[in-house]
Amino acid sequence: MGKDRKIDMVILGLLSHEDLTGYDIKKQIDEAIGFFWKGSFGSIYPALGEMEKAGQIKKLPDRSSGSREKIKYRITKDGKNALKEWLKEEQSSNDLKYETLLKLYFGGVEKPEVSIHNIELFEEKIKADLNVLKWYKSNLEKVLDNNEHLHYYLTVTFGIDTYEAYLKWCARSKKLLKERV
Amino acid sequence: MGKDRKIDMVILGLLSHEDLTGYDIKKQIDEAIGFFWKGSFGSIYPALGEMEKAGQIKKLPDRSSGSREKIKYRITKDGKNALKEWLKEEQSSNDLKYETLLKLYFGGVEKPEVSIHNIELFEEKIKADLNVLKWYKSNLEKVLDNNEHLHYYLTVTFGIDTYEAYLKWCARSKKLLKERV
DNA sequence: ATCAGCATGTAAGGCGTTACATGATTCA
DNA sequence: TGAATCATGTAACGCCTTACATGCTGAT
Repeated sequence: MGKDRKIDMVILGLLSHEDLTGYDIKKQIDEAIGFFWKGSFGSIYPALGEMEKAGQIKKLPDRSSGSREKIKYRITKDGKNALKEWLKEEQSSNDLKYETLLKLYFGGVEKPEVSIHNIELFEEKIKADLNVLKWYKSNLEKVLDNNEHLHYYLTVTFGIDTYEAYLKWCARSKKLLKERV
Repeated sequence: MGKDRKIDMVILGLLSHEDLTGYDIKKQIDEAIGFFWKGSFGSIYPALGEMEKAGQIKKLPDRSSGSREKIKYRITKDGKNALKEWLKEEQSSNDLKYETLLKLYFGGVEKPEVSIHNIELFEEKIKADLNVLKWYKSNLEKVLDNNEHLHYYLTVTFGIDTYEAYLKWCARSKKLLKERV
């Protein structure tokens, strides 16, 4: 029941590293944690408003002389405490919604070619994303002495390890299905 | 925009195999596809009502002589077509929301012990679930000649392969973090 | 007798997406 | 000059979860 909104923690987490605008936050979600988390403007901007009211973040004065408004936010002490409390909560919900697996699970009602094709679509997407993750990894390896970067590195290697497991599984699954064609 | 409800496809998929009550459907979601999909009564029962109106499923007469109502549903031809159409759609959304990874990504604001503990909690859960999946796998291996069971088997091996990759990653990540303690 | 599990459903409300609305800036 | 990107925000709406309400059945 309520006030369990994870987008708040994403925002606090990103702001704990540097001051950002709503637009920046959206970009960082897509780029840095996009392979295991999503967020849209329609959830970010309202959250920023409420969190400012709650005192977890504050607006920084806009110095960009008369030009277009551009609102940078900074995390407050309250915000940092909320972030740390959340990190220490034992409960974590790890929800996957794998439509590809759903289609595979029910794929028996169609010809094996349909399932093979669905696996191939999945495989292509994973291969592309894996390349991006490997590029992130090689950049992060240069700065591993930094504690923050070590944490980024660990999430990236999680992605790489699981994606590589996916690809091996794809190859074996396609082989098994092709025997039925 | 709208009519994109995946719970409908889950229901159609399960009913394509056998007639089921809403309660049965809930159980099968939890047991058979629980590691990559979720569903609650609050989404299942309303969906059943709407899908019956739409003609994708139909109620079977309740033969249980005067006792408590128990509504079994059977998929119709329309329902089977909708299921097959969905299987052939190229677009699939594979969304993960890994709160554990989120906590790890932002874990740099706390002591490494906090991240290590979070990884250990994740690890324990995965180990328990992995045992269940292995048990499913050994059962399915006996009946792989059946086309439906092959598809179930493939999703189960997906779970096993990724969970084993998770565990390897957990071990390596804990080691790296312990060097910082 | 009592408790867990079977069984169906509704209500309130949170969360989040998509689409819309608006306009500035930058670069080719 | 036109397109892409930067930038903020609102509105409508869909989806889903949690909690509630109700009662039967079977095992201990």
